[in-house]
Amino acid sequence: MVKVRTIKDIAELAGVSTGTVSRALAGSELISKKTRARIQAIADEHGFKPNILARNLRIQRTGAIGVLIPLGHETGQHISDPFFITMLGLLADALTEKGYDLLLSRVIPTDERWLERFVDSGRVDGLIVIGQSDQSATLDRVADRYRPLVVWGGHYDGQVHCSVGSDNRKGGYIAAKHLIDRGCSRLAFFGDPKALEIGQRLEGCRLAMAEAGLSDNLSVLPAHLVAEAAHPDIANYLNSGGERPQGIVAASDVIAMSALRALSEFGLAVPGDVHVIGYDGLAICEQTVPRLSTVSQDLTQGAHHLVDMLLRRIAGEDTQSVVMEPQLVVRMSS
Amino acid sequence: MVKVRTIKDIAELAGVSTGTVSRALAGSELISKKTRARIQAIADEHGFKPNILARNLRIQRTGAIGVLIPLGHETGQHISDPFFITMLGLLADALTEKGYDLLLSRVIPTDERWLERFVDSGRVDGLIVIGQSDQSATLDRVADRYRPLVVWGGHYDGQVHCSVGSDNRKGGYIAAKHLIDRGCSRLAFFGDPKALEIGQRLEGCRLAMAEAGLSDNLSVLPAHLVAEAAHPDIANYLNSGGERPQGIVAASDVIAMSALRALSEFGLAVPGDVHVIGYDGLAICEQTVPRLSTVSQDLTQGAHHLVDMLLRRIAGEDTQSVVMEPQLVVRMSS
DNA sequence: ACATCAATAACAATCGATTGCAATAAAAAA
DNA sequence: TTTTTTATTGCAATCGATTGTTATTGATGT
Repeated sequence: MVKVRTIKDIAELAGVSTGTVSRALAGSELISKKTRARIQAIADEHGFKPNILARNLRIQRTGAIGVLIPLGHETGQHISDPFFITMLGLLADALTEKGYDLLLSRVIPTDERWLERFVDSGRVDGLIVIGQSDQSATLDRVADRYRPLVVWGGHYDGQVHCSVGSDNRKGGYIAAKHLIDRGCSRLAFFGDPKALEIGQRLEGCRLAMAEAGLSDNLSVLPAHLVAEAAHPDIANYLNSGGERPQGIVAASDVIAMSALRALSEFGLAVPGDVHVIGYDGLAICEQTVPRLSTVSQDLTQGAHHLVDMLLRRIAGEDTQSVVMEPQLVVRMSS
Repeated sequence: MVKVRTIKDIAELAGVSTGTVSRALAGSELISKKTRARIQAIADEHGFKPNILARNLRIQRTGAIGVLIPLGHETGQHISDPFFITMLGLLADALTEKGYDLLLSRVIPTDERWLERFVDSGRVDGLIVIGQSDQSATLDRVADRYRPLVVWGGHYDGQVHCSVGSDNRKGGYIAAKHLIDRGCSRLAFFGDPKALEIGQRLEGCRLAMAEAGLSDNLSVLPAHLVAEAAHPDIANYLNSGGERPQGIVAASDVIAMSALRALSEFGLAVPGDVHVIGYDGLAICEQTVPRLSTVSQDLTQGAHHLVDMLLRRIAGEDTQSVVMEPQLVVRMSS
């Protein structure tokens, strides 16, 4: 059996022109049903796959969506962070469903033009950026001229780029309120507010504390996002001898896990001595000891929103940012 | 400023032919240093990026490596599994370093031809498959005709495909031996031996038990790989009323985490009542309470091996499978 | 001043598929 | 039977870059 690689091969076998083959395989009405069936049969028989590169060159699309993870405010942060990974998996599923490939790229914004470089490379039809990190300005600048770009993260007034995320202020508020309701009057917030989303969560906390007349009782520890790095931060904090908080609002589930461990090593019971609540609602919360309370974001829905809006932007539509409702999930740690 | 998209635009600006531009930007010696510099300057000035699609079509390469995750023996398994994610991140780094993109695809082998379909799609220059699952036969069949394919996973006699992984038998042996040394005489193995690697780990356990004259004291619970699914398996097992094991060898760190939690809920102390050891050496082991002992595989090195060997296979070289040494990491759970 | 040779750059084919337009054949209308 | 219409298919340009071959230029030698 001759190996059939191109439509030209098929054309010869069928005794027609390449154009006809192309149309036939595309199911064009211009080609008679009979010829179409015959060509299709030949293609099937030889397991023919059209060359995607050539197709894309002609069509002027790549069929791939880039997923970028900017590691701005935290260069040590690893792509293996459970949150990224969860989101990545969901995006992979959603994109595959829509017939797009997922091009993964980890980016450390060393200079101002990291996003431009990717946008202009022409390797993808659109871009999903996971997390604004501290790069909101860059995102806004690029979004101004490059349409097919959506971002997972927070939303702020005057934001140019299109984002999908949960209401971080409300989430932070809910978390703090919950701990206050549990009787905590001194809280600590673990997380670095330089990142947009985390800053917003902190604002929410502050608001809840203020409402309870406890404004002065909130301390902030700008812990690292990565578990390995967060742990010593937290251990130091506990050792520092300040007044011990009765509740800890962690900016992410991963940080909360580190806190759980540090507290355990410190001989403090959760939730007996200290209440702990995380943020994100990752699957891993179910596996901690004790099981972690958290403010949950619906990442599945978020991923679908991201993909849906990106495709609409690719199609030329305009889209508004989406802010989803965060949800309190109470488990054993609070 | 006219927008410059193609080498043709640049050619006009420089007053030369497209061929000259192409060679100049490639740094060819065929073009005089002066012209080269002039063209390069123009390209820089306009931030010109050559069209990768066209380039690849001509060069006959795609510049992308596919990473496949077959979810064979466990359809519910999610791509967000910490092990996959860790490996994925490491691969992304290693591939980026070598100038390749990473095309992610999650695959549920519904039929026999899942791998063929991807191979023949021509979207990638090579393929890395993470985990053999129960698809060794498929992998062998395809590896026979498709060279640029490497697999993370176990190695067995007569294996056709090229794999990178740790010595699972030895790893299982080490784990069981460690618990036996700790004084356990009844062990349980948590994990489904249908997956190649897990089966090998179980074999290692059996060997260690046999050497200690405890062959009859090993029970096997084919727990799910996913944490959410594994937990009820384990809880049921503990409730079943059989003789309680003194030590648990988990086939993965994730399963071990579920075990820790189930044991805690059951009121059993670790390592006081039951010793637990995991497998993989993920970062998350450090964050559990108590910190998890494990058999560690050097995933960073593994990822580099995978990429290195794949590139060599793409270049036409032949490569042998790599079996790395697993390492016992003793923490607080054993 | 003329032939020789090297250096440089232009020309044109090529990668594989898509698609507007022209051409042919068959069917319908006159 | 001749003309018009319609249904199919072929032809060739195109996407943007790469590269083997050919042509031009200038320098060198005699």
